[in-house]
Amino acid sequence: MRPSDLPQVRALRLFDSMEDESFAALMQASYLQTFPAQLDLIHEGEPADFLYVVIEGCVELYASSNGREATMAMVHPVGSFILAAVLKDVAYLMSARTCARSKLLLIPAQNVRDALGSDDGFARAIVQELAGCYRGVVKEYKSLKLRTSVEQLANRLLRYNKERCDAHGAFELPYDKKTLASLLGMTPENLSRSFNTLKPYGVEVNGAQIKLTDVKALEALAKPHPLIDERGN
Amino acid sequence: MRPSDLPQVRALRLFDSMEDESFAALMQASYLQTFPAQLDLIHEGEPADFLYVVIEGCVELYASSNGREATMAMVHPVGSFILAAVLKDVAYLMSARTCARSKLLLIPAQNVRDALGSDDGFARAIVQELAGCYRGVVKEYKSLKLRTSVEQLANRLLRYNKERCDAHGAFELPYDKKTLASLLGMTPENLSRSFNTLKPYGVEVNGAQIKLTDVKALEALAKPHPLIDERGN
DNA sequence: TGGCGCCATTGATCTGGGTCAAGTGCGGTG
DNA sequence: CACCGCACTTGACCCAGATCAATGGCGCCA
Repeated sequence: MRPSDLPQVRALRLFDSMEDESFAALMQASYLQTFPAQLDLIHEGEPADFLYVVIEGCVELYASSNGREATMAMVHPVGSFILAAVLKDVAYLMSARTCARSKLLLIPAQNVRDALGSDDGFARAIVQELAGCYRGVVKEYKSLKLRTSVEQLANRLLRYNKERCDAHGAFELPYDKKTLASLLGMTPENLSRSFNTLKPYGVEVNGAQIKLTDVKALEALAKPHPLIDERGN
Repeated sequence: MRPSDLPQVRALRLFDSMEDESFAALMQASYLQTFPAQLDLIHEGEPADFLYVVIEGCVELYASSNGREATMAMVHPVGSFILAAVLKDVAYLMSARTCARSKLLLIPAQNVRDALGSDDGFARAIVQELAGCYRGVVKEYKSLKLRTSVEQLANRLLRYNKERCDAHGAFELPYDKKTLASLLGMTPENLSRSFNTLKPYGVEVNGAQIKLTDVKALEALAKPHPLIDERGN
């Protein structure tokens, strides 16, 4: 574990109120590994051996059933994934693969559970993290149930615009369109069409580069709502 | 609070490892209320003032956006709802209404948070409960993303059959078909049609009474999978 | 008992999105 | 540079499910 990565991990809400000794012990037991792109890290149904933290790169969580596959979430630095399975010591519900060359911290599940039992600050942070994860997936579930594909895309673009807009008023899509389509629960063909549908609402597309030239019109179509679109609470 | 309801509540995994004094204090601060059917208990967006426990009856959690509404979950005795919002002291993401005359225990949110901070057994139980809630909604999200409406209904019927099958090999739907349709993310018309689609697979429908006469054939269509269909872990 | 409201079913029609296929562009490799 | 593979776009066609409308059944109420 490179010492320069430690502050980044320590600053995660999950770990920031942990006792120094607990945190040091947990990091001592952990592994920092670099993985190439398109590598399967875990498979749904397997027992949860590690809690994963993305230090660099990007990880796709996906699910498969009956010959079908869907992207469930994307994890960026310095996010963690698969916490619930680790805490309950049960099987993963989703598989994970890197979508770029990635550096990941692997924390043995048993050590996480031990620390939960011995460090109150950690336990409280875990409660807040789990509650946040729960609310995050409820929001995604709401979006899928209550919105059309075009509406979902419009809201996603508004969020990216808010988070990533550069000096030219444009932003770059955080991952390829095929993955974005799967994340939104549609086919790549339909994503392409949805972008075209949004053209009259000021959405200019140049590959992965997007520029929103009429945010007001797009918002009128998208109808963003904090109870679905806000992240982090 | 009627003393006869206490053991039921105490036996909930959320409370069963709580210190006696903590539990008594929490119950002392709580209210037991009876509500008629079709009564709105909370509205999404409101601050979380209480943790709710269903003692008798049934509660529907639903979400609204942009003129659309969808059932998100149904809560039976002795289940709780809205735990994450209580713990994070943030707004509810879903509204709730009774779908039958219901007796509910209302536990003030601040008291729950206080108990979380002072009772380790409770904190640990909350972690397990939240992790379970998270995994439950991930499974619902997976089902919606990966299955057709007919497949969802087939799996739902198989689950009810397993849970509720009586001596005649039949079971009663746990709520009206309109609600079931909304829970499965379809219209009542389409639910009706889906039942007809399942007829050749041995699904006999008489109002709310259902009989599965060829479970094997239905399973071949439904393709149940524990990572989506199992509840409780 | 009659009237009303609501749920559920059924039919006709529509539509958002999927499937299939072909074409284009781009990056990587030898 | 040529070739290949893959992502993405576009068009044609299909279809699962929604919408709209009508009907029947049931429970409730005066």
